[in-house]
Amino acid sequence: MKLSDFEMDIMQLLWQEEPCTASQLHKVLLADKQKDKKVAYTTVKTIVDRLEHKGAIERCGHEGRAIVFRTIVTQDTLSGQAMPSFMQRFFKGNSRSLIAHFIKEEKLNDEDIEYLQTLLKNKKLD
Amino acid sequence: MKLSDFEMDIMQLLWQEEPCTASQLHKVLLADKQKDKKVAYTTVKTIVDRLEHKGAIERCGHEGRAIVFRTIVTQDTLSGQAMPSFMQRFFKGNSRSLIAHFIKEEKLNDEDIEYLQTLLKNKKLD
DNA sequence: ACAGTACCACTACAAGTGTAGTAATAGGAG
DNA sequence: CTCCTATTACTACACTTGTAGTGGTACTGT
Repeated sequence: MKLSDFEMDIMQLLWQEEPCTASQLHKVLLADKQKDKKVAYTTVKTIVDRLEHKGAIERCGHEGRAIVFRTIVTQDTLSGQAMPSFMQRFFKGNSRSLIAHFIKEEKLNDEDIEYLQTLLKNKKLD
Repeated sequence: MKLSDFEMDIMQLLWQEEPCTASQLHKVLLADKQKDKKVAYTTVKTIVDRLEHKGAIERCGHEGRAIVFRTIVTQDTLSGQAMPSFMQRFFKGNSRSLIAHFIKEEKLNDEDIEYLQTLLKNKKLD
């Protein structure tokens, strides 16, 4: 299943808020500062319709006249599909440089670092 | 600069093969097993044209009648731009779980692991 | 019971993308 | 010098995506 950027954003919200209606999603989107970009309700509804059509979400009830949706696919499923091609495109499948990139670029606190160090240590023992 | 999937694939090839012509890229694409998908030369040329138009690559000479291209933007630049939104979409900005995901899922040899451990250690000292 | 409103289904449309065909022609082979 | 072929520049077209308007109508408050 291939979802567009905006579709992924809506999925992201759904995973956090589900089950919920299109207008609830719309409100969350508007409330979400960080982005001044504001979209119309119908825009959100269109995306929701497309997600339903693609089989990523489904109706699971009503709330007044509004339709309540919930996700069908999991975040893991989708990221598991997206990851390999992303990797391939940006790092030629070179995991090391990908991970290195993140370690260098992303904010990590001491606890994060220790956690990751432990992971690496365990990996080495395999 | 926003590049499409296919455009990224071509960039990937260019980073490895540059400087080179459109038909060289086409040949590499065809030779590349793993994918039975085969595209016409003109398709590749179209993508190359678009990449030039977007300013991702430029002409740097001729080889007979063929135009030789080379990249302008670096892999780091592009991945640096693509990464944040990717992160956001798939890991809600949680760097730690993204890196953890890769450490767990990807193949890494001892040398890779040591390299990453060093990176983490340095990061901690900041 | 009636009016307002929130929501729905449907339609629209420009830009971007994957994919390729066509017409013209510069270079190389003989 | 002439002809063939590899390449080019340009055009095409259907599909996806972001974005939203319209017209109809099921609830809800009075």
